[in-house]
Amino acid sequence: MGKGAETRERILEIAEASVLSKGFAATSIDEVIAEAGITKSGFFYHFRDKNRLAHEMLRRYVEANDHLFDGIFDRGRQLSDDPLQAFLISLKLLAEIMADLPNGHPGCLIASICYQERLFDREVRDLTVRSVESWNTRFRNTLEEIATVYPPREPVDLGDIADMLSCVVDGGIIMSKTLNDPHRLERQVLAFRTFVKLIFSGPAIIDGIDLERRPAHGSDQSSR
Amino acid sequence: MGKGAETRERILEIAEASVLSKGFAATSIDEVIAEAGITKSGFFYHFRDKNRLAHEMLRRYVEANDHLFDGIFDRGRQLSDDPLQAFLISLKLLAEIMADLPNGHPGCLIASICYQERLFDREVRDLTVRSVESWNTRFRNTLEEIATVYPPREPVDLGDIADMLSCVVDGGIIMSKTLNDPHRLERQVLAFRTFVKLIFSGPAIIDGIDLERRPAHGSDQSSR
DNA sequence: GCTTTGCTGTACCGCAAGTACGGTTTTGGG
DNA sequence: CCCAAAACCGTACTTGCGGTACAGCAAAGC
Repeated sequence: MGKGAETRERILEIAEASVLSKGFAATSIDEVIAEAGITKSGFFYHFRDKNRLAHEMLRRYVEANDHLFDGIFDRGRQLSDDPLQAFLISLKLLAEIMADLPNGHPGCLIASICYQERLFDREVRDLTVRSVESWNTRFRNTLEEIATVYPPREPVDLGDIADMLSCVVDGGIIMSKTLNDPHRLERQVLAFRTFVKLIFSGPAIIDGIDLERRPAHGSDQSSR
Repeated sequence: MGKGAETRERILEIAEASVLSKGFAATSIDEVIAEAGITKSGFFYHFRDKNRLAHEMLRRYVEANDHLFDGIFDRGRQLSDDPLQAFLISLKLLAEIMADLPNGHPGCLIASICYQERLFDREVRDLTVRSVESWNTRFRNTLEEIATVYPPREPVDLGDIADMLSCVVDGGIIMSKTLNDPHRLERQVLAFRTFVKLIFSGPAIIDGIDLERRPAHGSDQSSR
């Protein structure tokens, strides 16, 4: 990483922390450059305006989040061949990560931007839309894979359940931040996990048999 | 309502719409007073600064929301004596109201403030905390009443489930706004409703009897 | 050795929040 | 009807921030 890229990265890091704690509008450039140890000219050399800063910040944030999710869900697949078990494990890992963040979750940039959308241009908004949609389809695919093995107990739209994870996380972050209680977010992820468990692994009521539910085409721990 | 109070109300209404669509910081006083047809002096006669405006806006918002919830949950109790059925009915009503909002939900002031908290003083933040907590305990009480009649299928913390409603609504609003799809919010509320149904009204597995779950101390539609 | 990259420094513009304060109209009670 | 609040209007000014313009300078790399 060259010297320029290093400075850029430092600016982005400082700006992100500031935006998540006080919002985009309240994040002054003067403040950021003071912390970064550069001048205003230096800032505008890297970002042509504040909107461009937002764009780069968002790109960075989405990328980091994608990485995080990749890691969590890969780990889940590693620990169990069963898609439902894998997903439940991943959700637990996600909850743990959320709980481990020292002073509560820093917040969701998407949500932050959502409530100040008019401040941003088309490009930034398009990026938020794309990333949210990619997370939704990711979760949806996982749920559909589960559903082929464990038919849902209740007629549910898997797309809605997939959306729900993002919603619960976003809402959980807001509640955690508002009430200043970092555990709220963790517990919300775990509550969603209970929901998934109830949908897919509740005892079958059909014909009154199969009380302890098992996969349709029996793979338990070994085969694939 | 005197003339002064009328003007105040008009200012608050205009400001709220603006804040929810572009955020608090991007809402300029000049803009608000132009739309309200008053001058700057007039504005500062009613609100000593922007923070005071936020405070009054929030008070208004919380009050309106409390009224809304009162209406919805009272109606649920009117339509069924059974606490679970009443809650499920109320959730459906809530979903319908969310869907009926013309151009998508205007947004949640609490969430909007959450992501710009440093802009506000202690008083404003305390008000957000109090209102969120009051909604949580309200839902929690309802759920606990249900649980005395329908013991939950899975060991769940009712406080977490109560929190979840607010989380799902907040998250749903964000997703609806981001993706510009008003139906997302409605479907999230209905998904939460499915969760509640699964927790409390799944078939009893104890002893393999009582497949179609019924209240513990049989009140169905009549007595109270 | 010369260009490109990565900045610094200074000076300036425009907009919005907020202050100050004097003047004016409107309104309701005695 | 009068008079004192209440509910504004008008003007002028200060401060802070986003953003522009432009000149210069030091180090890195070919």
